[in-house]
Amino acid sequence: MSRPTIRDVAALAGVSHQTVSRVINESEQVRPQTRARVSEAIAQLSYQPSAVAQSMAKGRTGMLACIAPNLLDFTFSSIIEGAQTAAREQGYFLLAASAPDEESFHQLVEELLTSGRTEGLMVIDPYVAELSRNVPSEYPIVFAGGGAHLNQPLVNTVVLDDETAALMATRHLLELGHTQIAMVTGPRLEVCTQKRILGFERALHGRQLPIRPEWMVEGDWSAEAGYSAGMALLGGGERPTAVFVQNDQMAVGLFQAARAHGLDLPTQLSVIGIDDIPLAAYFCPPLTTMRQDFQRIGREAIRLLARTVADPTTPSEQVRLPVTLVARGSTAVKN
Amino acid sequence: MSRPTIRDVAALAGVSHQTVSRVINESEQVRPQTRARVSEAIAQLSYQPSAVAQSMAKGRTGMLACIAPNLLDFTFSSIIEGAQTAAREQGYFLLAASAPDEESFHQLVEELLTSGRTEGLMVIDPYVAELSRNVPSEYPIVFAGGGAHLNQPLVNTVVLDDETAALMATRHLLELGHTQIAMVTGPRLEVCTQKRILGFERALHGRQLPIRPEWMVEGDWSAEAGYSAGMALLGGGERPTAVFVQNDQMAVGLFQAARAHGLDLPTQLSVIGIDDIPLAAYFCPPLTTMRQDFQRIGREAIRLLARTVADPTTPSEQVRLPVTLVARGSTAVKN
DNA sequence: ATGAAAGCGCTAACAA
DNA sequence: TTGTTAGCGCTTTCAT
Repeated sequence: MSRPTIRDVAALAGVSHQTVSRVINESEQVRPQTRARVSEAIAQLSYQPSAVAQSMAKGRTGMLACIAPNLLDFTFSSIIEGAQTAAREQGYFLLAASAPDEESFHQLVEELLTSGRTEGLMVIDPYVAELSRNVPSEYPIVFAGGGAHLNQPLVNTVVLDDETAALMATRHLLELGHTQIAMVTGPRLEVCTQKRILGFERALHGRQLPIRPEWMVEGDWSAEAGYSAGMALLGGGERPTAVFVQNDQMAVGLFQAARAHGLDLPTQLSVIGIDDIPLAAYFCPPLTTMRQDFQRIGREAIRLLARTVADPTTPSEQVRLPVTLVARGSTAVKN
Repeated sequence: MSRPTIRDVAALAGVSHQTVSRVINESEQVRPQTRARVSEAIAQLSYQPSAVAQSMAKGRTGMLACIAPNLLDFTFSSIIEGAQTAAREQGYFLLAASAPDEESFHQLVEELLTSGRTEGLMVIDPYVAELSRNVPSEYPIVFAGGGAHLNQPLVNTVVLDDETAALMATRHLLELGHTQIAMVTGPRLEVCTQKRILGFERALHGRQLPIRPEWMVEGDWSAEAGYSAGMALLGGGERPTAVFVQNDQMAVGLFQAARAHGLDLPTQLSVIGIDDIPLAAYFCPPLTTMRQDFQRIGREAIRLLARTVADPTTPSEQVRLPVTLVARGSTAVKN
């Protein structure tokens, strides 16, 4: 007693299976009366076409894949959520996979694209630049988020406008009267980090302020790293009055370090982050940050991808999305 | 110049396509010498079997699906991450979909299961009890997380041991000397909430303490709801000295409310949550909570699902996972 | 150990 | 407007 096939429906409706196919595919070429009979047969048998057989015959699977280092991190999962929504709107399903290391990444790409299981691939990876080299270029692909700043205009990318984000964040501190501004960066290897450093430096240069290397501490985006950075930054001799932290998690870690040093936030130290993670408003003090629309990154990425799948000759596009300042309680006028 | 097929390989290797198939499927019945020739032809053409054609012929797609209200929420995304990892280990791909409302949920179930696109379904949904009624029971399915407490032993479920978790959390407060304990619950409709209420009540009854209805406030798991609940709870006449909040997000919201009332945490108010969200240690004070292993929920769920897919006659199983107390700074001895 | 034939469930191209 | 004929690329069954 397995599933009914198109032929069962045809037999019941007294037509050829091809007519049933036409009804399924909403072809106009079917007489309403015939269509009705077929529809009824379909309903009666609760017939549902086999997606696999359709894929086989049409040469299209209706699936896109998404690879991220993990599905856990808020930045990744929100990009994926946006992507998933957009994919469904475009009639695609999204296969989500996590590949923590380069080996599993390549294995996945092989299994997904080469096997024809999915029609396109969205890659969320901070170290994308290296990885992308090895991805067969004939496959529809889009790089999104973090490190997707490829300089080659041959691939679809969707990224944050990191440089501007950092510029704006730093300017916010400058406008509050701060001149002694430190920075906690992400891993230097990531293009995203580099762009944010650039924006920071541009902002300082705009005011003829010096860049002090000892006030640039590298982190790995984690709250723990932010804490360590804070301990290093605030423990030394001269102390900055404000810190631009390249993401919210590290900013929160830095809060902890500031408290450990008995500093009052924001009166003795202003802190600004990037991301606007969900609970940013619930830290103490509430975190001032640059809001990033992660879901939109996912949506845009799928838009580019679907377009490329539909027509592989579509020229690739590089999207850069803006951020907005969300001023909360962790930044204040320098006193 | 499209992808090579099994016949191209066969032609190049000078064998029948069937022999190639045997090599692909690692059948023992191939002479090593022949196998070598075929393997070389495969490598030479960079041949990769079509997953769709394999699915068609084998009647198996090698895909599982996962539906959650969204992919964003940390509780969901971490379950999915665990599920994805387990799925890959078992040779499956995981299709992740979000269905915010019941309509899209059913549409998804139809499109995924009935179409034969996926072999099994994992549902993460707080309102699962109602939804499950409408899911055709002949499909391999597992309910995970939040509301998956079905009383019918006919389905696979993986849930937190909510009652014990609440019992332990409340006992922690009792052991600190608190007797005036309030609770902020999740939506009453969710079984998960109900179980946690049960555990709370059992703990109080164990000490002959009364349950005070005015000290039970309902929330929707969000930080905002926790804040509102806190305002209601702490603004009135008699004030509890401790609050058991049914999840961490609401607990953090309650922190905010306590601060608004000028209460010092934890000296004037102890707060305990459930979940141990990633930044729980970075709130002020660091949040005491019951840690839940979300990824394990996902892994267990996929284990059950894969088992049922492999043999649909496998009796279903109900897994309940334990929590552990993570004592941080938000709870203290009553003074 | 290998090959030939049939068919998985559907769609596309052609014929009527 | 409908039906017939071929596949899609692979596996399974049965011969050899």
